[in-house]
Amino acid sequence: MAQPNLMEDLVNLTKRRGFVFPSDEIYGGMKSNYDYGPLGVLLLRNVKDAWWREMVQLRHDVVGVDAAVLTNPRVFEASGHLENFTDPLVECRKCHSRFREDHLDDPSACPSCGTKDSFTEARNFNLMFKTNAGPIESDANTVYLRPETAQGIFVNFKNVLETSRKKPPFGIAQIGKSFRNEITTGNFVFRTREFEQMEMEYFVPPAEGPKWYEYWCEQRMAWYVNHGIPAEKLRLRPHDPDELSHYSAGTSDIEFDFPWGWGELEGIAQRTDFDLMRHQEFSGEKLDYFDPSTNERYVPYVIEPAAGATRTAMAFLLAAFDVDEVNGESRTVLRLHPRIAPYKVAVLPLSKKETLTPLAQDVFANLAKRWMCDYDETQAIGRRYRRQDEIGTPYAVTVDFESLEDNAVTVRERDTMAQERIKIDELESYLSERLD
RNA sequence: GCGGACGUGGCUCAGUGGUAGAGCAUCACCUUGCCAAGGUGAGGGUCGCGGGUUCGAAUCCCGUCGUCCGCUCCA
Repeated sequence: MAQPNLMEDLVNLTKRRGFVFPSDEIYGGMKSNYDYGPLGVLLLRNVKDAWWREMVQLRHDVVGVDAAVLTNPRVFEASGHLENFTDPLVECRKCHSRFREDHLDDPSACPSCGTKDSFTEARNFNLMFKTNAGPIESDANTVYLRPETAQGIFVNFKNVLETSRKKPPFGIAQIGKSFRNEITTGNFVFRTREFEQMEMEYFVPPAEGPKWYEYWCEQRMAWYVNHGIPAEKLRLRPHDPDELSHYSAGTSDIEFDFPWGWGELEGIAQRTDFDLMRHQEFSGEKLDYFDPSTNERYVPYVIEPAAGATRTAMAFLLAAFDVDEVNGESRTVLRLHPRIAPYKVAVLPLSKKETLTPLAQDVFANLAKRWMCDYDETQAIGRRYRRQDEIGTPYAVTVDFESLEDNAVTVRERDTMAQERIKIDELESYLSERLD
Protein backbone atom coordinates (compact mmCIF):
# COMPACT_ATOMS: atom_id res chain seq x y z
CA MET A 1 0.00 0.00 0.00
CA ALA A 2 1.04 3.60 -0.47
CA GLN A 3 3.47 4.91 2.12
CA PRO A 4 3.70 8.67 1.79
CA ASN A 5 5.63 9.06 5.05
CA LEU A 6 7.73 5.94 4.70
CA MET A 7 10.94 7.53 5.85
CA GLU A 8 9.33 9.19 8.84
CA ASP A 9 7.47 6.05 9.83
CA LEU A 10 10.58 3.96 9.56
CA VAL A 11 12.73 6.35 11.59
CA ASN A 12 10.07 6.35 14.30
CA LEU A 13 9.95 2.58 14.27
CA THR A 14 13.72 2.23 14.51
CA LYS A 15 13.79 4.56 17.48
CA ARG A 16 10.70 3.17 19.20
CA ARG A 17 11.74 -0.45 18.92
CA GLY A 18 15.45 0.00 19.50
CA PHE A 19 17.13 -0.34 16.14
CA VAL A 20 18.91 3.00 15.88
CA PHE A 21 19.57 5.76 18.39
CA PRO A 22 21.24 9.12 17.78
CA SER A 23 24.72 8.92 19.32
CA ASP A 24 25.42 10.66 22.60
CA GLU A 25 21.81 11.71 22.75
CA ILE A 26 21.85 12.65 26.45
CA TYR A 27 24.48 15.27 25.61
CA GLY A 28 22.46 16.75 22.77
CA GLY A 29 23.64 14.34 20.15
CA MET A 30 26.39 14.47 17.61
CA LYS A 31 25.72 15.33 14.04
CA SER A 32 25.02 12.35 11.84
CA ASN A 33 26.31 9.80 14.32
CA TYR A 34 24.17 6.85 15.18
CA ASP A 35 24.30 3.96 17.59
CA TYR A 36 22.70 0.61 16.98
CA GLY A 37 20.40 -0.70 19.69
CA PRO A 38 19.42 -4.26 20.65
CA LEU A 39 17.58 -4.93 17.38
CA GLY A 40 19.81 -2.80 15.18
CA VAL A 41 22.95 -4.65 16.17
CA LEU A 42 21.29 -7.92 15.19
CA LEU A 43 20.07 -6.52 11.90
CA LEU A 44 23.42 -5.06 10.99
CA ARG A 45 25.25 -8.21 11.98
CA ASN A 46 22.85 -10.26 9.86
CA VAL A 47 23.49 -8.04 6.84
CA LYS A 48 27.22 -8.49 7.27
CA ASP A 49 26.91 -12.22 7.90
CA ALA A 50 24.75 -12.64 4.79
CA TRP A 51 27.36 -10.81 2.76
CA TRP A 52 30.23 -12.80 4.22
CA ARG A 53 28.36 -16.05 3.66
CA GLU A 54 27.87 -15.24 0.00
CA MET A 55 31.25 -13.70 -0.67
CA VAL A 56 33.54 -15.88 1.45
CA GLN A 57 31.90 -18.91 3.00
CA LEU A 58 30.19 -20.27 -0.12
CA ARG A 59 33.22 -19.65 -2.35
CA HIS A 60 36.51 -21.43 -2.53
CA ASP A 61 38.19 -18.52 -4.33
CA VAL A 62 37.75 -15.82 -1.70
CA VAL A 63 39.38 -15.42 1.72
CA GLY A 64 38.97 -12.74 4.35
CA VAL A 65 41.09 -10.29 6.31
CA ASP A 66 40.50 -7.75 9.04
CA ALA A 67 43.04 -4.96 8.75
CA ALA A 68 43.70 -2.06 11.12
CA VAL A 69 41.75 1.16 10.94
CA LEU A 70 44.76 3.31 11.85
CA THR A 71 46.97 3.53 8.81
CA ASN A 72 50.45 4.67 7.91
CA PRO A 73 50.30 7.88 5.81
CA ARG A 74 52.54 6.29 3.19
CA VAL A 75 49.66 3.96 2.30
CA PHE A 76 47.54 6.92 1.32
CA GLU A 77 50.35 8.63 -0.51
CA ALA A 78 50.58 5.53 -2.63
CA SER A 79 46.84 5.04 -2.99
CA GLY A 80 46.37 8.64 -4.06
CA HIS A 81 43.99 9.48 -1.25
CA LEU A 82 46.23 12.16 0.24
CA GLU A 83 46.42 13.90 -3.08
CA ASN A 84 43.08 13.15 -4.66
CA PHE A 85 40.65 12.47 -1.91
CA THR A 86 39.94 16.15 -1.56
CA ASP A 87 37.31 18.56 -2.67
CA PRO A 88 38.57 21.99 -3.76
CA LEU A 89 35.61 24.11 -2.80
CA VAL A 90 34.71 27.65 -3.70
CA GLU A 91 31.78 29.67 -2.49
CA CYS A 92 29.81 32.41 -4.21
CA ARG A 93 30.06 35.53 -2.04
CA LYS A 94 26.59 36.63 -3.02
CA CYS A 95 24.35 33.63 -2.73
CA HIS A 96 26.72 31.38 -0.76
CA SER A 97 26.27 28.49 -3.16
CA ARG A 98 29.22 26.12 -3.05
CA PHE A 99 30.92 24.46 -5.93
CA ARG A 100 33.81 22.26 -6.62
CA GLU A 101 36.36 24.44 -8.31
CA ASP A 102 36.93 21.89 -11.05
CA HIS A 103 33.23 21.95 -11.90
CA LEU A 104 33.03 25.71 -12.50
CA ASP A 105 33.24 25.38 -16.27
CA ASP A 106 30.00 23.47 -16.26
CA PRO A 107 27.29 25.99 -17.18
CA SER A 108 24.75 24.20 -14.99
CA ALA A 109 26.99 24.85 -12.01
CA CYS A 110 26.49 28.62 -12.06
CA PRO A 111 25.20 30.19 -8.86
CA SER A 112 21.48 30.72 -8.80
CA CYS A 113 22.09 34.42 -8.26
CA GLY A 114 23.62 34.59 -11.74
CA THR A 115 26.95 35.99 -10.56
CA LYS A 116 29.95 34.21 -12.02
CA ASP A 117 32.92 36.19 -10.80
CA SER A 118 32.58 36.54 -7.05
CA PHE A 119 34.02 33.33 -5.67
CA THR A 120 36.08 32.83 -2.56
CA GLU A 121 39.53 31.27 -2.78
CA ALA A 122 39.41 27.55 -3.33
CA ARG A 123 39.96 25.62 -0.13
CA ASN A 124 41.23 22.10 -0.28
CA PHE A 125 39.35 19.81 1.97
CA ASN A 126 40.73 16.33 2.52
CA LEU A 127 38.13 13.81 3.48
CA MET A 128 40.42 11.72 5.66
CA PHE A 129 40.42 11.91 9.45
CA LYS A 130 43.88 12.54 10.81
CA THR A 131 45.23 11.81 14.28
CA ASN A 132 48.47 11.06 16.08
CA ALA A 133 49.91 7.79 17.28
CA GLY A 134 51.66 8.25 20.60
CA PRO A 135 51.78 11.07 23.10
CA ILE A 136 53.33 13.76 20.95
CA GLU A 137 51.48 15.57 18.23
CA SER A 138 53.79 16.01 15.32
CA ASP A 139 53.95 15.35 11.63
CA ALA A 140 56.26 12.45 12.33
CA ASN A 141 53.54 10.39 13.97
CA THR A 142 50.51 11.35 11.92
CA VAL A 143 48.23 8.47 11.15
CA TYR A 144 44.93 8.37 9.28
CA LEU A 145 41.69 6.59 9.86
CA ARG A 146 41.09 4.60 6.71
CA PRO A 147 38.57 6.14 4.30
CA GLU A 148 37.97 2.74 2.71
CA THR A 149 38.82 -0.78 3.77
CA ALA A 150 40.31 -1.58 0.36
CA GLN A 151 43.85 -0.40 1.13
CA GLY A 152 44.10 -2.84 4.03
CA ILE A 153 43.55 -5.55 1.45
CA PHE A 154 46.07 -4.27 -1.09
CA VAL A 155 48.84 -3.90 1.48
CA ASN A 156 48.21 -7.49 2.55
CA PHE A 157 48.09 -8.83 -1.00
CA LYS A 158 51.49 -10.48 -0.77
CA ASN A 159 50.85 -11.90 2.71
CA VAL A 160 47.63 -13.50 1.61
CA LEU A 161 49.04 -14.76 -1.67
CA GLU A 162 51.87 -16.48 0.16
CA THR A 163 49.84 -17.96 3.00
CA SER A 164 46.51 -18.90 1.46
CA ARG A 165 47.71 -20.82 -1.62
CA LYS A 166 45.22 -18.87 -3.72
CA LYS A 167 45.99 -17.75 -7.25
CA PRO A 168 44.19 -15.40 -9.62
CA PRO A 169 41.33 -15.23 -10.10
CA PHE A 170 40.82 -14.96 -6.36
CA GLY A 171 39.49 -12.44 -3.91
CA ILE A 172 40.16 -10.96 -0.49
CA ALA A 173 37.15 -9.75 1.46
CA GLN A 174 36.86 -7.44 4.40
CA ILE A 175 34.12 -5.96 6.53
CA GLY A 176 34.88 -3.00 8.75
CA LYS A 177 34.49 0.60 9.64
CA SER A 178 35.70 3.43 7.47
CA PHE A 179 35.79 7.15 8.16
CA ARG A 180 35.29 10.09 5.88
CA ASN A 181 35.07 13.66 6.97
CA GLU A 182 32.19 14.38 4.65
CA ILE A 183 31.23 18.00 4.12
CA THR A 184 27.59 17.08 4.11
CA THR A 185 26.00 14.16 5.87
CA GLY A 186 22.40 13.23 6.21
CA ASN A 187 19.41 11.18 5.19
CA PHE A 188 19.47 9.29 8.47
CA VAL A 189 22.18 6.61 8.37
CA PHE A 190 22.65 6.96 4.61
CA ARG A 191 25.64 9.28 4.78
CA THR A 192 27.56 9.39 8.03
CA ARG A 193 31.19 10.15 8.74
CA GLU A 194 31.69 6.80 10.42
CA PHE A 195 30.28 3.91 8.45
CA GLU A 196 30.76 0.26 7.78
CA GLN A 197 31.88 -1.24 4.50
CA MET A 198 31.79 -4.69 2.99
CA GLU A 199 34.48 -4.79 0.34
CA MET A 200 36.09 -7.45 -1.75
CA GLU A 201 39.06 -7.08 -4.07
CA TYR A 202 39.01 -9.71 -6.77
CA PHE A 203 42.41 -10.19 -8.42
CA VAL A 204 42.38 -11.41 -12.02
CA PRO A 205 44.72 -11.73 -15.01
CA PRO A 206 44.65 -8.30 -16.73
CA ALA A 207 42.93 -9.58 -19.85
CA GLU A 208 40.06 -10.98 -17.82
CA GLY A 209 39.15 -7.67 -16.19
CA PRO A 210 36.03 -6.85 -18.23
CA LYS A 211 34.69 -10.39 -17.95
CA TRP A 212 34.90 -10.43 -14.18
CA TYR A 213 33.53 -6.92 -13.94
CA GLU A 214 30.35 -8.06 -15.61
CA TYR A 215 30.28 -11.20 -13.54
CA TRP A 216 30.39 -9.27 -10.27
CA CYS A 217 27.82 -6.73 -11.38
CA GLU A 218 25.40 -9.59 -11.95
CA GLN A 219 26.31 -11.45 -8.79
CA ARG A 220 25.89 -8.44 -6.59
CA MET A 221 22.58 -7.35 -8.08
CA ALA A 222 21.27 -10.87 -7.49
CA TRP A 223 22.39 -10.81 -3.86
CA TYR A 224 20.10 -7.91 -3.02
CA VAL A 225 17.17 -9.46 -4.81
CA ASN A 226 17.73 -12.83 -3.14
CA HIS A 227 17.71 -11.13 0.24
CA GLY A 228 14.37 -9.48 -0.25
CA ILE A 229 14.78 -6.23 -2.16
CA PRO A 230 12.33 -6.10 -5.09
CA ALA A 231 14.13 -5.88 -8.43
CA GLU A 232 12.20 -2.77 -9.39
CA LYS A 233 13.65 -0.98 -6.36
CA LEU A 234 17.16 -1.60 -7.69
CA ARG A 235 19.15 -0.46 -10.67
CA LEU A 236 22.67 -0.80 -11.98
CA ARG A 237 23.98 2.57 -13.09
CA PRO A 238 27.28 2.88 -14.99
CA HIS A 239 29.31 5.97 -14.09
CA ASP A 240 29.98 8.62 -16.67
CA PRO A 241 33.68 8.84 -17.46
CA ASP A 242 33.98 12.19 -15.68
CA GLU A 243 32.56 10.93 -12.40
CA LEU A 244 35.02 8.07 -12.04
CA SER A 245 37.23 7.93 -8.96
CA HIS A 246 40.93 8.50 -9.43
CA TYR A 247 41.58 4.77 -9.35
CA SER A 248 38.80 3.54 -11.58
CA ALA A 249 38.63 2.59 -15.25
CA GLY A 250 34.95 1.89 -15.03
CA THR A 251 32.41 1.74 -12.25
CA SER A 252 28.78 0.78 -11.90
CA ASP A 253 26.66 1.61 -8.92
CA ILE A 254 23.96 -0.56 -7.53
CA GLU A 255 21.33 1.93 -6.48
CA PHE A 256 18.24 1.60 -4.35
CA ASP A 257 15.07 3.60 -4.76
CA PHE A 258 15.17 5.50 -1.46
CA PRO A 259 12.24 7.74 -0.48
CA TRP A 260 14.32 10.76 -1.52
CA GLY A 261 15.51 9.23 -4.80
CA TRP A 262 18.04 6.75 -6.11
CA GLY A 263 21.00 6.27 -3.80
CA GLU A 264 24.05 4.07 -3.99
CA LEU A 265 24.31 0.88 -1.99
CA GLU A 266 27.37 -0.52 -3.67
CA GLY A 267 29.94 0.42 -6.26
CA ILE A 268 31.57 -2.15 -8.50
CA ALA A 269 34.81 -0.67 -9.76
CA GLN A 270 37.49 -1.77 -12.17
CA ARG A 271 40.51 -0.60 -10.22
CA THR A 272 42.80 -2.13 -12.81
CA ASP A 273 46.35 -2.58 -11.47
CA PHE A 274 46.39 0.99 -10.16
CA ASP A 275 46.63 0.17 -6.46
CA LEU A 276 49.08 -2.73 -6.63
CA MET A 277 51.35 -0.82 -9.01
CA ARG A 278 51.36 2.22 -6.81
CA HIS A 279 52.07 0.20 -3.67
CA GLN A 280 54.79 -1.63 -5.52
CA GLU A 281 56.31 1.68 -6.48
CA PHE A 282 56.01 3.32 -3.06
CA SER A 283 56.96 0.32 -0.92
CA GLY A 284 59.59 -1.21 -3.16
CA GLU A 285 57.97 -4.62 -2.61
CA LYS A 286 57.05 -6.76 -5.57
CA LEU A 287 53.31 -7.20 -5.72
CA ASP A 288 52.97 -9.36 -8.77
CA TYR A 289 51.97 -12.93 -9.43
CA PHE A 290 54.07 -15.54 -11.19
CA ASP A 291 51.94 -17.88 -13.23
CA PRO A 292 53.81 -21.21 -13.51
CA SER A 293 51.53 -22.45 -16.27
CA THR A 294 52.63 -19.70 -18.65
CA ASN A 295 55.90 -18.71 -16.99
CA GLU A 296 54.60 -15.16 -16.93
CA ARG A 297 54.70 -12.56 -14.24
CA TYR A 298 51.99 -9.97 -13.97
CA VAL A 299 50.36 -7.49 -11.61
CA PRO A 300 46.72 -8.56 -11.39
CA TYR A 301 43.79 -6.36 -12.29
CA VAL A 302 41.27 -5.77 -9.59
CA ILE A 303 37.49 -5.81 -9.63
CA GLU A 304 36.06 -4.31 -6.46
CA PRO A 305 32.50 -4.76 -5.28
CA ALA A 306 32.32 -2.28 -2.36
CA ALA A 307 29.09 -2.09 -0.41
CA GLY A 308 27.94 0.06 2.49
CA ALA A 309 26.70 -2.13 5.32
CA THR A 310 24.83 0.52 7.25
CA ARG A 311 22.98 1.97 4.30
CA THR A 312 22.24 -1.52 3.01
CA ALA A 313 20.65 -2.35 6.35
CA MET A 314 18.49 0.73 5.94
CA ALA A 315 17.52 -0.30 2.41
CA PHE A 316 16.43 -3.70 3.72
CA LEU A 317 14.28 -1.98 6.34
CA LEU A 318 12.71 0.38 3.82
CA ALA A 319 11.98 -2.40 1.37
CA ALA A 320 10.51 -4.54 4.13
CA PHE A 321 8.32 -1.91 5.74
CA ASP A 322 4.67 -2.60 5.16
CA VAL A 323 1.33 -1.76 6.67
CA ASP A 324 -1.72 -3.86 5.94
CA GLU A 325 -5.27 -4.09 7.12
CA VAL A 326 -6.41 -7.00 9.24
CA ASN A 327 -10.02 -6.98 10.43
CA GLY A 328 -10.15 -3.23 10.08
CA GLU A 329 -7.00 -2.72 12.14
CA SER A 330 -3.68 -1.80 10.64
CA ARG A 331 -0.72 -4.08 11.06
CA THR A 332 2.85 -2.85 10.71
CA VAL A 333 5.05 -5.62 9.45
CA LEU A 334 8.67 -5.76 8.40
CA ARG A 335 8.79 -8.37 5.68
CA LEU A 336 12.49 -8.98 6.15
CA HIS A 337 14.23 -11.97 4.66
CA PRO A 338 14.69 -14.52 7.47
CA ARG A 339 18.44 -14.23 7.16
CA ILE A 340 18.22 -10.48 7.77
CA ALA A 341 15.53 -10.42 10.47
CA PRO A 342 16.89 -9.65 13.97
CA TYR A 343 15.01 -12.51 15.61
CA LYS A 344 14.22 -15.67 13.69
CA VAL A 345 11.73 -17.10 16.14
CA ALA A 346 9.61 -15.78 18.99
CA VAL A 347 8.57 -18.25 21.67
CA LEU A 348 5.22 -17.24 23.14
CA PRO A 349 3.46 -19.14 25.89
CA LEU A 350 -0.26 -18.66 25.27
CA SER A 351 -0.80 -17.85 28.91
CA LYS A 352 1.42 -16.61 31.67
CA LYS A 353 0.09 -19.42 33.85
CA GLU A 354 2.97 -21.21 35.54
CA THR A 355 1.94 -24.50 34.00
CA LEU A 356 3.15 -23.39 30.57
CA THR A 357 6.36 -21.66 31.60
CA PRO A 358 8.67 -24.66 32.01
CA LEU A 359 7.78 -26.15 28.63
CA ALA A 360 7.95 -22.77 26.87
CA GLN A 361 11.36 -22.03 28.36
CA ASP A 362 12.50 -25.46 27.36
CA VAL A 363 11.43 -24.83 23.76
CA PHE A 364 13.19 -21.47 23.85
CA ALA A 365 16.39 -22.97 25.25
CA ASN A 366 16.55 -25.52 22.46
CA LEU A 367 15.84 -23.14 19.60
CA ALA A 368 18.15 -20.48 21.02
CA LYS A 369 21.11 -22.78 20.49
CA ARG A 370 20.62 -22.40 16.76
CA TRP A 371 18.88 -19.09 16.20
CA MET A 372 18.44 -15.70 17.76
CA CYS A 373 15.09 -16.05 19.52
CA ASP A 374 12.83 -13.78 21.51
CA TYR A 375 10.69 -14.84 24.46
CA ASP A 376 7.56 -12.94 25.44
CA GLU A 377 4.82 -13.97 27.83
CA THR A 378 3.14 -10.66 28.59
CA GLN A 379 -0.32 -9.57 27.43
CA ALA A 380 -2.62 -11.04 24.80
CA ILE A 381 -1.25 -13.40 22.19
CA GLY A 382 -2.54 -11.29 19.28
CA ARG A 383 -0.71 -8.28 20.58
CA ARG A 384 2.47 -10.28 20.87
CA TYR A 385 2.16 -11.45 17.26
CA ARG A 386 1.85 -7.80 16.24
CA ARG A 387 4.92 -6.84 18.20
CA GLN A 388 6.92 -9.53 16.43
CA ASP A 389 5.49 -8.53 13.03
CA GLU A 390 6.70 -5.03 13.63
CA ILE A 391 10.30 -6.13 14.09
CA GLY A 392 10.22 -8.68 11.30
CA THR A 393 10.39 -11.97 13.21
CA PRO A 394 9.47 -14.59 10.60
CA TYR A 395 8.14 -17.28 12.95
CA ALA A 396 6.29 -17.37 16.24
CA VAL A 397 6.05 -20.58 18.24
CA THR A 398 3.13 -20.69 20.63
CA VAL A 399 3.05 -23.07 23.55
CA ASP A 400 -0.51 -23.68 24.75
CA PHE A 401 -2.35 -25.95 27.18
CA GLU A 402 -2.71 -28.62 24.51
CA SER A 403 1.06 -28.70 24.20
CA LEU A 404 1.25 -30.30 27.63
CA GLU A 405 -0.84 -33.17 26.27
CA ASP A 406 0.21 -33.58 22.64
CA ASN A 407 3.79 -32.29 22.85
CA ALA A 408 3.18 -30.00 19.90
CA VAL A 409 3.19 -26.24 19.35
CA THR A 410 1.56 -23.80 16.96
CA VAL A 411 3.96 -22.25 14.46
CA ARG A 412 2.70 -18.98 13.05
CA GLU A 413 4.21 -17.47 9.95
CA ARG A 414 4.70 -13.71 9.71
CA ASP A 415 3.74 -12.88 6.14
CA THR A 416 0.71 -15.12 5.72
CA MET A 417 -0.29 -15.35 9.40
CA ALA A 418 -0.84 -19.04 8.64
CA GLN A 419 -0.64 -21.48 11.53
CA GLU A 420 0.52 -25.02 11.68
CA ARG A 421 0.66 -27.56 14.47
CA ILE A 422 4.14 -29.03 14.79
CA LYS A 423 5.47 -31.71 17.14
CA ILE A 424 8.16 -30.30 19.40
CA ASP A 425 10.50 -33.10 18.28
CA GLU A 426 10.18 -31.94 14.71
CA LEU A 427 10.28 -28.22 15.41
CA GLU A 428 13.96 -27.71 14.77
CA SER A 429 14.00 -29.44 11.41
CA TYR A 430 10.75 -27.73 10.42
CA LEU A 431 12.29 -24.33 11.12
CA SER A 432 15.70 -25.07 9.67
CA GLU A 433 14.10 -25.90 6.33
CA ARG A 434 12.65 -22.42 6.30
CA LEU A 435 15.39 -20.40 7.99
CA ASP A 436 18.71 -21.79 6.78
C1' G B 1 29.66 25.50 5.64
C1' C B 2 25.20 28.60 3.38
C1' G B 3 19.64 29.18 2.85
C1' G B 4 14.72 27.45 4.61
C1' A B 5 11.63 24.66 8.26
C1' C B 6 11.76 22.56 13.04
C1' G B 7 13.19 20.73 18.41
C1' U B 8 7.49 19.67 24.78
C1' G B 9 7.70 12.27 28.52
C1' G B 10 9.83 6.02 24.44
C1' C B 11 6.40 7.59 19.87
C1' U B 12 2.69 11.30 17.84
C1' C B 13 1.32 15.91 19.29
C1' A B 14 -1.71 19.98 22.32
C1' G B 15 -0.32 24.02 25.30
C1' U B 16 2.12 30.93 22.77
C1' G B 17 4.07 35.04 29.41
C1' G B 18 1.33 32.94 35.43
C1' U B 19 3.36 26.99 39.21
C1' A B 20 3.65 20.93 32.65
C1' G B 21 -1.15 17.89 29.37
C1' A B 22 -3.44 13.98 26.03
C1' G B 23 -3.40 9.50 23.07
C1' C B 24 -0.42 5.47 22.18
C1' A B 25 3.70 2.80 24.38
C1' U B 26 5.93 0.79 29.16
C1' C B 27 5.35 -1.69 34.15
C1' A B 28 2.11 -4.25 38.06
C1' C B 29 -2.42 -6.76 39.22
C1' C B 30 -7.16 -8.59 37.30
C1' U B 31 -9.64 -10.40 32.90
C1' U B 32 -9.22 -12.85 28.16
C1' G B 33 -6.82 -16.95 25.83
C1' C B 34 -4.46 -17.81 18.61
C1' C B 35 -4.11 -12.54 15.63
C1' A B 36 -3.19 -5.85 19.52
C1' A B 37 -5.31 -1.34 21.79
C1' G B 38 -10.97 -4.65 28.33
C1' G B 39 -10.58 -3.01 33.87
C1' U B 40 -7.71 -0.82 38.00
C1' G B 41 -3.31 1.35 39.35
C1' A B 42 1.84 3.07 38.65
C1' G B 43 6.37 5.03 36.71
C1' G B 44 8.25 8.58 33.28
C1' G B 45 9.34 15.48 31.18
C1' U B 46 14.15 21.16 35.13
C1' C B 47 9.51 21.69 27.65
C1' G B 48 17.40 20.13 23.25
C1' C B 49 21.32 23.05 25.91
C1' G B 50 23.30 27.98 27.72
C1' G B 51 22.53 32.99 28.47
C1' G B 52 19.18 37.39 28.46
C1' U B 53 14.36 40.32 29.06
C1' U B 54 10.48 39.99 32.92
C1' C B 55 7.71 40.04 39.45
C1' G B 56 7.18 35.49 36.51
C1' A B 57 9.32 31.97 30.18
C1' A B 58 7.82 25.74 27.25
C1' U B 59 5.82 30.49 25.50
C1' C B 60 9.73 36.77 23.89
C1' C B 61 15.29 37.84 22.44
C1' C B 62 20.47 36.05 21.54
C1' G B 63 23.82 32.08 21.14
C1' U B 64 24.65 26.94 20.68
C1' C B 65 23.63 21.71 19.66
C1' G B 66 20.64 18.52 16.85
C1' U B 67 16.89 16.95 12.91
C1' C B 68 14.66 17.48 7.98
C1' C B 69 14.78 19.82 2.78
C1' G B 70 18.12 22.18 -1.00
C1' C B 71 23.50 23.12 -2.65
C1' U B 72 27.39 19.13 -2.25
C1' C B 73 29.19 14.10 -2.03
C1' C B 74 29.46 8.90 -2.23
C1' A B 75 29.85 2.96 0.52
